[in-house]
Amino acid sequence: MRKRVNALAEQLLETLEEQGYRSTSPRRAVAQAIANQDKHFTAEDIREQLPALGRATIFRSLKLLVETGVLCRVLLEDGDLHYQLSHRGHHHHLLCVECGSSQDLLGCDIEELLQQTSASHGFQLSGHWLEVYGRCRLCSARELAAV
Amino acid sequence: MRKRVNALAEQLLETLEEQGYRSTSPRRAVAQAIANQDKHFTAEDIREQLPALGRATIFRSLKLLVETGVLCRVLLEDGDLHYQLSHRGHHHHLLCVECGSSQDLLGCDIEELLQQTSASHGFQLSGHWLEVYGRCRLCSARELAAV
DNA sequence: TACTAATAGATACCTGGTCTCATTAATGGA
DNA sequence: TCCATTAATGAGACCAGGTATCTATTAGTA
Repeated sequence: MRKRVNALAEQLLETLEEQGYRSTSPRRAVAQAIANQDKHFTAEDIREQLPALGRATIFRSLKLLVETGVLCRVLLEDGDLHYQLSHRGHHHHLLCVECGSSQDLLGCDIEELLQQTSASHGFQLSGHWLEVYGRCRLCSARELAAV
Repeated sequence: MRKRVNALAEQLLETLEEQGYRSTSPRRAVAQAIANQDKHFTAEDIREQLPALGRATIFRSLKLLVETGVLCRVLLEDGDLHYQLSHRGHHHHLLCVECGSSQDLLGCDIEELLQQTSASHGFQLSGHWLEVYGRCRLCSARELAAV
């Protein structure tokens, strides 16, 4: 498991290097901390793990990782924005309102539907943002068991 | 036109009263200011129009109006949240990235599609948030004309 | 190895929003 | 119509998340 995590951190840094950014020890620390997260997180979560790092550095690193597509932002139901590892490309999230876990929503082709509906409003579609909330498999099961 | 605007403001206050909230002069002012907006707005926009009101009062009024369903929040493409008049019930927005106008997205039934896709992920759907970005009819036309 | 641009850290600042608390004002009952 | 009650206001402190600025370091290269 340890190795897996490090491999992921490694990968994040490589992406930065590919884009011409330097591999520094604060960035390595942030990459590692991100790899340790098991669900969406805030800058504060990272900061708690890395109290020695400057606050601005953490925000700068996160911003960079969002820009390079390694991280994405997820919108919680209450309007809070959190960070999360991105599996590249456009995708949506299924966010569990119970445990906070999230999975990528695959095989959902709303693009075409939106395209049609937008067009009928005289609207030229350029993008969209979709988040889906509910209960993950585990939490649904747990709820049933509790009854 | 003047009358229209006041009628709208009137309506906002009535909704508050129906829910047992008092009709106060700061609330009347906020309702009027909201009625004057022609697109989504921030608390700061309202504050500029009503410099005499306390900041907290404005935030409290907006919050109340969101809770009573008169206002809703829209998510801009960059993650900013703005306020906007809500036409009650669940709906989505078509946001023009050019002029900032927004229309309600009618006749888009993604519910069923989401339901199916979620279920196939073992996910028990409870809600979603969708914003659609693009160019409104006017801005599309303007762009064509400019070429 | 020495240079130089990129990066880091400290810290001030900004924005959007909430909390507290003393003061004021809208209601409804006598 | 006046008064008591209770909700609402305003001022200002505070908080969270994020950016800007400036000086000190450090990674990568000549």
